[in-house]
Amino acid sequence: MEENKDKAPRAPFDPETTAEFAGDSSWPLGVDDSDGSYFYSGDRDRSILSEFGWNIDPVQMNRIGSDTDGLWLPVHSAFSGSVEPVDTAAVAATSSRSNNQSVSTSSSEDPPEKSTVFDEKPPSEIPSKSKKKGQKRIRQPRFAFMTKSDVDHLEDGYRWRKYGQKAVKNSPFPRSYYRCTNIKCMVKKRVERSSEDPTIVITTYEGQHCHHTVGFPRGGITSHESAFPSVHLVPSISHIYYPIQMPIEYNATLTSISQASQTQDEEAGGSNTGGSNTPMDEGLLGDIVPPGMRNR
DNA sequence: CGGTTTTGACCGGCGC
DNA sequence: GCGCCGGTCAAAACCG
Repeated sequence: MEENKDKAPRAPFDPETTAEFAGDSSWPLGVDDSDGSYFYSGDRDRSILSEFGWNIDPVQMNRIGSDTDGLWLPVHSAFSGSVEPVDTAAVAATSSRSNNQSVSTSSSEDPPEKSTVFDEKPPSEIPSKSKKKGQKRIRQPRFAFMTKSDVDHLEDGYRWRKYGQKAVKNSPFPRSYYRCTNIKCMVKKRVERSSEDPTIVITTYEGQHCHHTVGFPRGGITSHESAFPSVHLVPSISHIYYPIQMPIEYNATLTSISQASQTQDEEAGGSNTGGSNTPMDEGLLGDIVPPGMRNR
């Protein structure tokens, strides 16, 4: 059960939570466009983010970690806790997917290298499974980040409905699947805890919201342009990036994400995902991120 | 009563 | 071709 997440008086997260990742982050910050996944790091990040439509000032971003490649931490007021953006692709690239999809934060078995491997399958075509036969779903870009929090489900201003939960291979913690309750919104969210560090929650968003946030029901933030960026609605994201210089613990609130980028053309057509709606023209969020940061 | 959560089954991709 | 595993569906159970 970790599902209680929602039930508990979920406060918007305590800013007290800190993430330690940053310090160790040894992510491979490489960016692989191959799959369209993006990883935050250095200037490249900015470019990438720009492509996604995020207008972020470098100054505002937080650079975490090390010197060389810092990680940018998007912070949104909605969340609290620390977050770390992770990119799947990067990870994938770096890590070998030997394990298959282990998305997970794998833990135990992670390749000794690093981290993590968090990959979610390579997007080569990503056919994820489709719901119906014949219909292939195009996987939208995803954006993932890690948050140190006791609560699994972070409040981000949108309403989510859980539609599944699965045990993750190599991880004692189950992965929960959420879908935006807005009928027209096809955004999905995946939440799981790092097996390496149970205090870390890895949240992966897929798709982009086509509506405004509903506000924080339980007292949180409300306004913000969007807790999550609805790209269409809000071209510029309002993420707040706290300038963190410490390589380590930072408390932040998290963030947001969104964006869009389309993956190019994958096939855009069919999709299902959007089928409905979402103008996927723009793409959605980014990709995932590997938590592995802490390798070791 | 309506909406959400839970949970097992099913589907489909990928690696071996 | 087979097995493994991630992701999704859908019915039943819950909850406010």
